Amino acid sequence: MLHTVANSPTRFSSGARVAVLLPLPLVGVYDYRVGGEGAAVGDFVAVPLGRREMIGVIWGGGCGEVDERRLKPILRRLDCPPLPKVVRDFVDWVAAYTLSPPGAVLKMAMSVPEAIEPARGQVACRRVADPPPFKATAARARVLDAMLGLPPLALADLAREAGVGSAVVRGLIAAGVLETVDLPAPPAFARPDHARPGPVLSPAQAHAADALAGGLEAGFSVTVIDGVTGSGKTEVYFEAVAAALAKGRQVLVLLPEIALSAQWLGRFAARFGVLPAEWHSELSDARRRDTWRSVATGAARVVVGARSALFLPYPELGLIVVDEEHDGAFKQEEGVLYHARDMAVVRGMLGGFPVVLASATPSLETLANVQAGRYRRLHLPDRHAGAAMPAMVAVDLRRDPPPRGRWLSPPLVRAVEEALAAGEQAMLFLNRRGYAPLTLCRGCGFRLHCPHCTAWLVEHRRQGRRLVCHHCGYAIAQPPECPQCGADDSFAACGPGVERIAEETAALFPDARVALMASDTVGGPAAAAEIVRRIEAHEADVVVGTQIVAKGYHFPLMTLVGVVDADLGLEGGDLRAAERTHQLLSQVAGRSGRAERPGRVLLQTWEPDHPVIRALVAGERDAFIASEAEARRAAGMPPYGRLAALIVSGPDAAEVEEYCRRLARAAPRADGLVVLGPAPAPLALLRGRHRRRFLVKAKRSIALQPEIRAWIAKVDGGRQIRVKVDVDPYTFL
DNA sequence: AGCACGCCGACT
DNA sequence: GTCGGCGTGCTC
Repeated sequence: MLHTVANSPTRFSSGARVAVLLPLPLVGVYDYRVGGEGAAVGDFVAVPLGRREMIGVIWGGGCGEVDERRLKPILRRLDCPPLPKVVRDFVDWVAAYTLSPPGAVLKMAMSVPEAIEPARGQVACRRVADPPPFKATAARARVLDAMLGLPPLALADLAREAGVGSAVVRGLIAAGVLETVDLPAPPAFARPDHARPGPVLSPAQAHAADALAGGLEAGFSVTVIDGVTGSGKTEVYFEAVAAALAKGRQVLVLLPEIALSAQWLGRFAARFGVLPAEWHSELSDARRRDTWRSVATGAARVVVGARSALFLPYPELGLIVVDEEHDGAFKQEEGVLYHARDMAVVRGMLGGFPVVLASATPSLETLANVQAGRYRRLHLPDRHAGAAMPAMVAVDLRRDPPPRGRWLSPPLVRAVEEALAAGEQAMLFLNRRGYAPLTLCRGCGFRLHCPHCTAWLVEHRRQGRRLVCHHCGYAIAQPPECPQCGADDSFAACGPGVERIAEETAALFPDARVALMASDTVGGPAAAAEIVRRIEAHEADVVVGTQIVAKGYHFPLMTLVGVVDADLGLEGGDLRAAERTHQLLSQVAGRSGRAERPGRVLLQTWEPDHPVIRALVAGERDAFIASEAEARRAAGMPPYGRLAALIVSGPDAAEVEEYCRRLARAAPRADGLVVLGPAPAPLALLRGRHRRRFLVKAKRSIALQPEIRAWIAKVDGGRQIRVKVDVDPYTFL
């Protein structure tokens, strides 16, 4: 259990007993003995754990539960700024809220353990100008070849680059062919210049920016910038960023998909003169290490990042902006299950500073908080530079169906033709990766499914025909014959994915240049930036993409958006299906017609009378939100009630079921709290584990965590059984 | 999370 | 006879 260490001292002298939190999913803190030079709360220390050494953080005084004789000494204090108190409080808060071990949360705050070790002088290898004679082996030649045209590399990097063992490089150094030089320290993060003049703001923007900057003086607050796509939200919150920087505070901007933020970075650089520090999963280890340390020392003033950037050890954080606040990508669905937008608000509360949430389609949660008076709302009504919102039209597929085996209806094809004829661009949106979502045998109806998950295999054709499970990554080549009836070459691809739409588009418009954009076809951030650049430069005429294209780009010539399947995502009985579809399609629509050219959006649908489609076509966002909110309130669902999911999983289905029966018998019985389940989880088999799910629904006045904690503690499962708690679940998979 | 210990199949 | 598979359990 986590030991709260209220009123314990913050400095400890030699011999004292202290609690150290380790970045492991252990239940709580471990006690150690302080060594020679003393230690303080928050210090990063190396400690022995079993027979290995680990880095942890001093969390407070020791608790005395463990026998004195078993105590091990702290090995050394690391040369690194201590973890600030507010960050430690944040770790504890998130752990308690998400019912995760504090060590698992600390791990997110520590990133890579090497980052905490003091900077070891980086040494690089360079050729000696006039080398002595030496034995030229094949491996040595590879090393020398690899060095051509590259800057001096560290020994290990050079060996990897050349595809040889590090011994070869060491041999070359010993032979006097290579020498080592000290690498210059990595470039410090340049300080953004908040005093630089920004762009001229529209009156509405200027008004919002003033209101925002005013609120920054007053400690913790949450402000929602609610403005349609193209209304200039970014420029407004940049003024808040400038104000926080002027006060000497660090700033964090969270984006849902940092890999796709090239345009955002350009705007930041235009406003502040330098690039911010970036934080996302694609950083190299060296870059990750430099960034972590620069945040910890305060050298990095602005960080833009994905949700994990929230856990960096900022000593002087004074503003968090969550852009595209409604985006589902902020919910972490693995490991510690948290929602970065909600935890950003908590971080602001603990740090006593303002938080800004920006979106063209704010989440129901956020709007409910506005209505309850907890959040302030700034509305930006107009599209910048007078561009009109696009006209949305439903294409009734019952009346205008596409030809057999095709997915683009005649009205949509005509609209694309018109756009192309006018020298403009079109986008076709389908939120489904791959070529076809289902492959079945024409002979016997056999469907190819994943052996580890309850899911069909999705056909991908870009690199040969492969069948891929989108849940676990399982992939096979398409088998030549049906595994069930043995028929030869009998498989039929059913339904469209973006790859198939791209194929259809290329066939319909042979002269058009078609670009495909999906998370698996776009490589890293650099490749994504290149695709965006090509679209901006009008090197593509039709863009076919998944939701990755919905996220905040400016394509001035994009005057047509075709939504291939507007109904997708409306089924499934998911709590937020309607809301998410409304948000996604509104965002996609926002891609259209941003400059002087008016845009239009065609929604292909089989249900033009569905409330979501009707609300979109009528442009009645507020009415849609109100009816959606009323439905949630009536059902006691979030944001008007609390929800948590328990996912029980194990390799043996019967064992999982038995454990769930015992769990069900021990379910908490409290007024205003309902336990539903166990039901098979929507993906009843995932990565070889059988899964069942409980839902706990409670009134807002009930604290769910203590109830659930006590409940799970009552029922002992086998070693194989895992119980995961998802507080505020988003997807129900 | 690692890293041990421990108890059953294919190798020198 | 050992090497090695990963099930189970512990780390202050």
